[in-house]
Amino acid sequence: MDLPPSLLVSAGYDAGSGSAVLKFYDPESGGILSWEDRTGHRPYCYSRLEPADLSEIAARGDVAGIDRVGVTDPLTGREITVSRITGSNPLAIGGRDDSIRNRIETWESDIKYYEGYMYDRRLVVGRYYKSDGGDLVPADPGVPDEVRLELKAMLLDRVDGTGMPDQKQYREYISGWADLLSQPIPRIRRLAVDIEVEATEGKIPDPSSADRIITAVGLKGDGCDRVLVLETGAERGEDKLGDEAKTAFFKEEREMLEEAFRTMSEYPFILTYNGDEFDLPYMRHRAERLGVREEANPLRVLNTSATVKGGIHIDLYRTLSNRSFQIYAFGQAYTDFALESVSQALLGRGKTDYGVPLGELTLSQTAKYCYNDALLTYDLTAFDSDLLMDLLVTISRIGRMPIDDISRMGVSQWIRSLLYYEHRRSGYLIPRREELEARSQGVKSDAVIKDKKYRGGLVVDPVEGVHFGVVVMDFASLYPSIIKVRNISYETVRCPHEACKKNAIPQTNHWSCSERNGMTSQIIGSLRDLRVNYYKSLSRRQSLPEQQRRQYKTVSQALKVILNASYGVMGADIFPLYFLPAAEATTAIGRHTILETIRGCGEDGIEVLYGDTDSIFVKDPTEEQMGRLIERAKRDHGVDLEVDKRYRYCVLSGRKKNYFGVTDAGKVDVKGLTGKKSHTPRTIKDLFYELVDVLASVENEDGFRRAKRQISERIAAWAGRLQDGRIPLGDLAFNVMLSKAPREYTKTIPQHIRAARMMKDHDNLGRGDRVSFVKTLNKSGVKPLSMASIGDVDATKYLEFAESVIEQVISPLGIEFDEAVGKPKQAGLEEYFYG
DNA sequence: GCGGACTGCTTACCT
DNA sequence: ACAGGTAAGCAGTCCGCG
Repeated sequence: MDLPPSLLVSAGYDAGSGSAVLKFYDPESGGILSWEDRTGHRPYCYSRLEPADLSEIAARGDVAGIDRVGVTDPLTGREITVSRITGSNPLAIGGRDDSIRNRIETWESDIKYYEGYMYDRRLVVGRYYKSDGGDLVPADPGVPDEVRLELKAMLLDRVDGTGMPDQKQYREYISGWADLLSQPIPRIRRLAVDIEVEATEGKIPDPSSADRIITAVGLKGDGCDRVLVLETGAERGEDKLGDEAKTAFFKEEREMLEEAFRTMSEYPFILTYNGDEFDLPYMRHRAERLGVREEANPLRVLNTSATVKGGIHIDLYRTLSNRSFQIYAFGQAYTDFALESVSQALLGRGKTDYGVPLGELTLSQTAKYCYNDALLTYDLTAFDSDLLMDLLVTISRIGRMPIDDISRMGVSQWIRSLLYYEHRRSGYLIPRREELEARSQGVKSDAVIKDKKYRGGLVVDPVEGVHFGVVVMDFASLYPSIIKVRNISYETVRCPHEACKKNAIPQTNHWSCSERNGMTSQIIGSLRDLRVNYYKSLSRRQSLPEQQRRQYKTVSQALKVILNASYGVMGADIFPLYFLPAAEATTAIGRHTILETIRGCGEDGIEVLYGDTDSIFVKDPTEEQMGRLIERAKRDHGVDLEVDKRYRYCVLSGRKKNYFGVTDAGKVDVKGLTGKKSHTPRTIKDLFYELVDVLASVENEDGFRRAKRQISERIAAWAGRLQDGRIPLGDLAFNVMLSKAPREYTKTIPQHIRAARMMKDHDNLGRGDRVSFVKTLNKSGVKPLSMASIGDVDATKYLEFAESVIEQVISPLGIEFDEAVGKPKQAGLEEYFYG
């Protein structure tokens, strides 16, 4: 079979043919091409038993053979001989009660077959391959020569393998990654799908029974703007749908679905918002119910996902609920994962609102609403020049994992895949959990917080008050730097070499190896170096074409996501290579590094106002002082200390993780203050930000005098509106997220749960939903927003809450809330500036 | 029987 | 289902108080 140069995007196992199947995306045709393995590769796992002790296993019908093979045991670094048990199908290894891994002690039996297949053949998702009838051959288009040479020179110049016993090996990692991550990313053709289902009183339609009519299917794709609508009888879109999409009316629901399936089959990538749980299973089961033939139904519903035959389904709800995307790729722009919140935050627009329940929409309103949802879904992957699609491709490349798996799984799975690939490539036997546990013996737990396993970052007590000319300095990727410089990995921390015990990790009883490069250390270290020294600056280099710069920026963002997660997984017990000493060593060195840096400040006469984990806030330092500090950090700890930002002034509230600062450019950073929190009622947030804006315009100390007056006036005006009942009820609601269903709260009943339980349909509420409630004068003190009226409001409670929110910003300035609402009390500003 | 001190639960944030 | 550190509000409990 011929394969034009195509991008490897996904993989699976075909039980019919009994082989791995790869999925390639052909950028030319914009289609998916399937490629079935013909090398005869089979699933396998390892055992430490001799073949003589495996006769029972060898006799199984689903075992194809047992060989003796040599591998390296990473825990000791020694070559060992083990038995490789080859199965005739993946279920022989694992997945059934009588699978081999449930019979004897095995190694590497938790790898999905198609993953192991790709690792063994060194096939990397996101690379290009082709075939002229024979086997697959790499077909990376590569980067232009002149760019490549320039990059290489820069690379070799700026990489430093401090801490790596084997420098040459480390450099190979760097150039390997640079080559992979600089390959062009093709534009990916795709279609977003959304359905509307006839309303059911107070509950969500059930996709497994699919007993309600599908009223509309919205389709937004490259070259497709359509909405398919079922004519329900009486009315037909009397008001026109508008120009943005073509409406097609259907008399038969079944024909409408078949038309939707035809369109979906033309696209390589299908996008949905919660399509795993709702849209695709609903469509599949509804079609079955209406008698659509199996061959005409391209949808497949699996345990935890749904797919489209011959294509790849990405459920953006799952992708965007991944905390790594939420926090590191999109900077916490959204705090809950409903399509409305996410699209408001990322696109600046949301769902269509007709102000009536969905069930009361006219036909054409339903159509518009439905198309708009599909459009939002599509645009979530299109905004910022396809940022999300490109991130998915890039993270697939790094994790060596199918794009659809990347879009559904958490970082621990990504990093697991990345490390497993590396083990196979290096001939390392992947250790079992018990082996790592045995090596962790002797860990002393000195966590600060009970229920935590070990101690984390250091937070410096802030100097309360207003500070002018504050410079915030931070260490670039502190934990990944430490992992690299101190050679931190499960096989290098507490290594078996007596001589290495001299490499003690401060504040712990651990040490790290100076004989071998740690695998995690090399991977994380090289990715860190590439981000900090390479992609970050390339993305800003004006001499490169726009398209190139943009990709480098995406790569930099993807690396940030991976790097931020890399340390955390070592301390997460769901991670298969979980190793507490490595996590503990990393934070211990982090605390040591920041403490030493603060000590350096003291010796050089620099005042440190605050610091958290990897940052220090310093008071008006000279360039020379900063230079010395930076040099010292590099020399003593091998880490890069940088100037992060400069605050014209900064207000430290006296509490850790609670401050605000105004940058030289006049931008305001608010950190941790209650006024910023998502559950705070709208009206109090508005007041808070109003006051922050007043403060942001302050240029000097005299400005504070004027600001103080304005602040007092605004607080008084707000309090007046509250007392007169002129604040709309909705703006008074607290919005608190549930971490579980209301009935599951048993230890205590918090206010939001008490309110939730008053609602008729609270059974529909669950994890991730928000409860809106108002503080009221009735006995329980709360009412759900939907059941409260303006007369119920407990104004005193709101005044108290507002006071505590506002006090966090104004009290460091010497302003009192009470004073503003009418109770006079004098406080001079001077003492805060010169106190 | 009541209020203050205290602990624990819960949520939302920071790095 | 990546980590630990911190703030805040409230729920619930204990203890003292002639």
